[in-house]
Amino acid sequence: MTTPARTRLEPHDRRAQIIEAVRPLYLQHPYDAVSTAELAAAAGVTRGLINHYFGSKRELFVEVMRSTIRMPEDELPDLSALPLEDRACRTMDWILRAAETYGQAWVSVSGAANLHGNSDLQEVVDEADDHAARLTLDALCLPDDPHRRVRVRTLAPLVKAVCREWLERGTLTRDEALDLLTETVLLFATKETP
Amino acid sequence: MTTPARTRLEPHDRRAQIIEAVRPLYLQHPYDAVSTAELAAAAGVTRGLINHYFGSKRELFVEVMRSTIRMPEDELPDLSALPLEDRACRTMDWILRAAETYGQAWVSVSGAANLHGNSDLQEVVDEADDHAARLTLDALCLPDDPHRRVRVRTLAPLVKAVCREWLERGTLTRDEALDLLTETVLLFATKETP
DNA sequence: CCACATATTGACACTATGCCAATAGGCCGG
DNA sequence: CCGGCCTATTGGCATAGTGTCAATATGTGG
Repeated sequence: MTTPARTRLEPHDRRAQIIEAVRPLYLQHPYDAVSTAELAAAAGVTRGLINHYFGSKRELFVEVMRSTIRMPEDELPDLSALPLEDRACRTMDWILRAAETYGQAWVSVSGAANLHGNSDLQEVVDEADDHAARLTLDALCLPDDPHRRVRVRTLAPLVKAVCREWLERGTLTRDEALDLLTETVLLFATKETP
Repeated sequence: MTTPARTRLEPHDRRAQIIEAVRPLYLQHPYDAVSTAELAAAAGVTRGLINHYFGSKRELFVEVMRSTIRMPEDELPDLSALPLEDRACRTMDWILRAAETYGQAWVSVSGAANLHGNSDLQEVVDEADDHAARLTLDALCLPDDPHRRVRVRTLAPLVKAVCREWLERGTLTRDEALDLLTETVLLFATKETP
């Protein structure tokens, strides 16, 4: 193991290293169950440095989330040769596979649970959902005009809820989940836009 | 104004009074932006009492949420005479009206934003969503077997997302929102259950 | 090889939370 | 109507956690 002789890193590298070192902690424990002391220890630095680079513990958390809940774009198959119904089914299958194989974090993080509308996390989750909507439209080979994007974007929380019923509660089979999502995405993505 | 001569209340009444007194604070500020000192001040009691009745600040918060995000069941119209399509449309209209008129809290609170699945808030939100699903099936005059309930329950986050696009972002008109939700609830509620 | 720029540290101050023994409110029996 | 008891309520204490800042040390460039 590397002797923790304190080394000096480029700011950019240090930021990245801290984020990576801290990620597993936030994968297992909720935000306020982990202290800055533990975060710093995991990163092999001092508490002060965390505040120096991220301002506050909260901002570090948000930064970790931002890079964790982004739906990965690779392995997205080329479906351009298939009819629309099949493209929809295969696209949803792609999402479900990501959820079950990698336990993709995107499906496990819904919006922030605060009453007052504006949460720092909300905007991060929103961005991730919007990103997922772009990927979906791309896989469906449908043009991505603003109206369509909005509709598909609203499906993100539905996808997460369905995955939760399927994976965590076992109240839906994979086929049922796939079927529901396929029909819904078809409905939402093909409405004519005014 | 009532002189704050400290009065002695029945435990049950005191609990209720604190919850009511504290609610507006959590409607405007996120959880960790309000201290127990402020909570206690708003309720006209001491910090110690809050811990005495609720154990921790967090548990008080959860309790406030539980009673805040429950969809009210009154004003739910009797639709039994109408055809199913109309019942669906009217039911969704009932939800949208609740959202716009009372700014019903249910639509503004999604699941907890933690990666690790289990949040204390998650279960409260889940219960509220399940309750909303029961109300919906009731209004639709459809039997409420487990499979159907699960499917309708997954719609809760979708409803919230659509309302957010409509009310907060203005990216959907009320009619578009109503249309999307009506078609989807029909799709989800009428699938034959195996 | 030295000196400078700056990444990193360690200690300090402050806030907030939870706990517990001490206090006082108000009902009840005499 | 009064004194005593039960317990709701308080106030202070102990602790943990966060953010700030001057001081320190690293390693690079002249």
